[in-house]
Amino acid sequence: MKETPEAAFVEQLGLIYQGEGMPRIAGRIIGLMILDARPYSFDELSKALKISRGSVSTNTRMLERFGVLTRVTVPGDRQDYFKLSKQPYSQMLERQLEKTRRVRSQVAEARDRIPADHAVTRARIDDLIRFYDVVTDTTEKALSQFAESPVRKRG
Amino acid sequence: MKETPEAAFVEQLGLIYQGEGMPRIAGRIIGLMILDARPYSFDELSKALKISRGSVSTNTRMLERFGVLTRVTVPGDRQDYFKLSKQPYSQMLERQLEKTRRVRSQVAEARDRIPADHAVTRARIDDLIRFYDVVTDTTEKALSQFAESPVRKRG
DNA sequence: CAGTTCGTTCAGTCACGATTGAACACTCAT
DNA sequence: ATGAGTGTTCAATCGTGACTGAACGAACTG
Repeated sequence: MKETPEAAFVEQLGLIYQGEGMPRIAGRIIGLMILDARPYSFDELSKALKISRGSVSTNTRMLERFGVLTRVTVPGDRQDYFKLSKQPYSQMLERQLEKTRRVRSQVAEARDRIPADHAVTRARIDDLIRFYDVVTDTTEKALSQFAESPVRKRG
Repeated sequence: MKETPEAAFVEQLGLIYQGEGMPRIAGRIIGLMILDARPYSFDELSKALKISRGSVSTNTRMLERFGVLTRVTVPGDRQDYFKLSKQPYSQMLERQLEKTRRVRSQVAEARDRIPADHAVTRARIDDLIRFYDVVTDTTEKALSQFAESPVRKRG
């Protein structure tokens, strides 16, 4: 696999993930699975992407925790397999949403530590909080949109 | 400035920015200006945040390019001043939106490089593209929401 | 003109997270 | 029990981007 459009797609997804502050390898795993949505064995991931088994372990586990990957096992086969979970993109949005909520509440707590007589300052922090609220709300709307049309598996 | 809730807020915004993959210093500058929305001189930023002039230069210029900061000058004063621009949060959303659009079009191009007979593969990439579309649409909606109530300056 | 005061640039350093690879523990087959 | 096959962990390395500080040029002052 070299220089094919498929390989380029995998690399691109790696870069996209990296751009989002996540490990490049995680993106490449996803890329591979988008191209061909079948279960990949632990070993196959290591070989196909030319990455160490340690990296396969850490990244699959992380993606699993994110709800993007599902670990499947096959009776009679000792290897672990991984495949994209049902709504991988929704899952990512969900994680992002959680992060935003977390940050929002941290900011809100910081706001409350500002002396109450600094009304103007507090009000300005409120603007920031309101910003997070808008982001949260619209992200939720986006999510519900996915729930309606579940990436339409069948017409 | 040490250990005050205000200082903690500034540091927190630094961490938030860092968490978004941006320089921590940029976040601290923003934090400072949210606390007190007045123009800060180049030198004042350097001293208040204990950062080198080089860092002030790079980060203010970056934030300026992002539309988050506005550089203002005062007649008779050779220093540059910086303040938050009108809709700093909208500006950030706007930049994020541009980034999403960019990524989306890259993915779309990658998709078109996949041989046309791999219909199933293409269809799966389409799901990803559709995901970006939803994110883009909802971000736009969020932005228009800000346009309606401009951080409400007056009740 | 020389001397200041600015902001920018850039080579060098530093910090941090990603990645590797070896050691490890566990399971299964014989 | 031994050995092969598995996934995890972790110390060490690597890569990247943030940050510094010195050198610089431009704009002003006298």
